[in-house]
Amino acid sequence: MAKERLRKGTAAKRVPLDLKGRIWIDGKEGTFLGYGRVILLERIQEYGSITKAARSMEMSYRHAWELVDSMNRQASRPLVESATGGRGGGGARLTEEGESAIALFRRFYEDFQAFLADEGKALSLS
Amino acid sequence: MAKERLRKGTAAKRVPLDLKGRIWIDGKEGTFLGYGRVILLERIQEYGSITKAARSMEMSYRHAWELVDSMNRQASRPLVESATGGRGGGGARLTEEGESAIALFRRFYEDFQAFLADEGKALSLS
DNA sequence: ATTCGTAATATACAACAGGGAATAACGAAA
DNA sequence: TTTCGTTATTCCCTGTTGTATATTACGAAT
Repeated sequence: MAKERLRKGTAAKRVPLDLKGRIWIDGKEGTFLGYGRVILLERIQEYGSITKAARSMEMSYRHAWELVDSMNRQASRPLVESATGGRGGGGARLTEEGESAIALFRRFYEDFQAFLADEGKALSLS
Repeated sequence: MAKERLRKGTAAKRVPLDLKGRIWIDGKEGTFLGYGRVILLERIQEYGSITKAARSMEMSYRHAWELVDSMNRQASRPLVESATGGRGGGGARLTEEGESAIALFRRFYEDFQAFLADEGKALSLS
């Protein structure tokens, strides 16, 4: 192990900055797609049920339903199709539009994470 | 005026996405620097007073003071120095640390705006 | 017809953020 | 020592957001 090379004089303490951010996609009525909404879509895809998706995120069913309704209203075609009644009481499933929405936002989100990482290297405070 | 050239068949309507986002820099107690905080710093620099800075942003003095206090507590050295009493009743001025903070966040913010613009070109929804 | 679990919807409640207003503290200048 | 406008601080009110809870609607399977 090589000895650590130390600077003399005033040590300009390199403060690592904790860069944060949130991104979303707006629609006619405000937020259309955001991180939480996309997670919700993915859970609906996984469980086939808004109720189970909400529970898995520790989110109230009411809130989850409102988010789904908001996305459906703002999309050109619904992202989630739901059915009431039937053997299992009904359920919900993702449409192709819904799957596209997930992919779209995921890419946006990954690009943003990369952006934050890059900025963290470029910026600093003495 | 040339006749508009129309596509036949199913017109894949190109939907321009409205990409939005917020960025900030975290500190020990949560948000350290954000857009509103930086505007506030700039106004303090301009007016030499927290009261006038707050009014110019239509922000309550209480809120402005809390933001300044939060930034000062989290910075290694205060971003704003204030004085009570005196001829004009006192006032507030930006330290060098405060000016650096503005410059730092401004750069971060500009980079982010560029990022959003770039993403807008890269992403789309059919 | 009964059962079952989910969708859909309404009402009441809790938590939190921020605004408005009021007041005390302050200190240089007159 | 009086004046003045700002900083510093407290208390109350309100709007928003989400939770908790309860009820109704639904329809395939039994």
